[in-house]
Amino acid sequence: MDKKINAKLKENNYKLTEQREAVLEVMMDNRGKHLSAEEVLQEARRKLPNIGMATVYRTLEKLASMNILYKTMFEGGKFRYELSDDESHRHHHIVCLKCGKIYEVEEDLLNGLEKKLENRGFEIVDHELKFYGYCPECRNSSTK
Amino acid sequence: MDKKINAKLKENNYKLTEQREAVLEVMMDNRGKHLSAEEVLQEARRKLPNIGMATVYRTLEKLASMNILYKTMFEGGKFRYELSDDESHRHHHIVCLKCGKIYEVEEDLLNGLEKKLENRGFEIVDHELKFYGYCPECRNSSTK
DNA sequence: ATAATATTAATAATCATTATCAAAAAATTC
DNA sequence: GAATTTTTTGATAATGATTATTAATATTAT
Ligand SMILES: [Mn+2]
Ligand SMILES: [Mn+2]
Ligand SMILES: [Zn+2]
Ligand SMILES: [Zn+2]
Repeated sequence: MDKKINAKLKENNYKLTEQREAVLEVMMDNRGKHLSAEEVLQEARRKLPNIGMATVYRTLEKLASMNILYKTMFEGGKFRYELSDDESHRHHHIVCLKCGKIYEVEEDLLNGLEKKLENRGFEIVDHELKFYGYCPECRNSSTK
Repeated sequence: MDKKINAKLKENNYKLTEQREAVLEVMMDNRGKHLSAEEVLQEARRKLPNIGMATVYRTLEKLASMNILYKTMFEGGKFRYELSDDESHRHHHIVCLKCGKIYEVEEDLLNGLEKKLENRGFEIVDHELKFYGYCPECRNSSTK
């Protein structure tokens, strides 16, 4: 169990039941991947065969609200979750229009734009950016 | 009926039935707003009381695929549609976390970031950016 | 006009997510 | 530590936006 995560759980006095621990472990075992609730359920059942889907949804929701997870809507109208290692700033995504793979973009060029918006009187607390295109592998292959 | 739109419809030899015309008119009457399919249906029924919801969905989908409309997923897992006046580049949104209003951001600072990604071997064809925060009116009011 | 094609409206199906609720587990009180 | 309150869970039902199906209607080609 990661130190930071543990601290956050305590800070929100979040009781670590075996179900919640299973979900957290699944997310930690899949660092860098973007899992749907269904996928999390399947993996969690390998550790805890009787865990229910409502519990998985509840737990993911709670962990996301503590910023331990990122919750992002991708194509297909389905949320996906990932461990948020760097809590300070949300990262971005490139979605390949051919293979569907999701790549990370760590660069952040949005600070300038956020400042402009604050000059207009807004207070920006979060943002979400997605690029759509072709990944290096798919770019050259015959059929787009 | 707008000139550009008419041209696009012809170019895709899209037959303008009265249902499709009703949907288009609703979108043109609501320039600048972001309507859900349900809202479009309601407005369209004021012009054409028997239009069906499946037809509205089909028409919105078709118009979006011709880039006459933008289709964007907002909070609540619901798509919203708006007339796309400037076809060249997608604009962005600020969603107020209190009142839910959607504001437009015309600035585009993403070209630099897209170039970086192209240096990595990606081919970027689209992007989508949303900011979340508080609008000027809500920023100062008592309860956030 | 006849036949082929396209479009429509009503309705059923889908599917991710949320709500409900009674049982089980954990924490508190006495 | 037993009784009681609170929290959490799992099964299942409900929701709600979107999509698929289908038979009727309108349009176009022959
Ligand atoms: Mn990611
Ligand atoms: Mn807009
Ligand atoms: Zn790819
Ligand atoms: Zn506001």
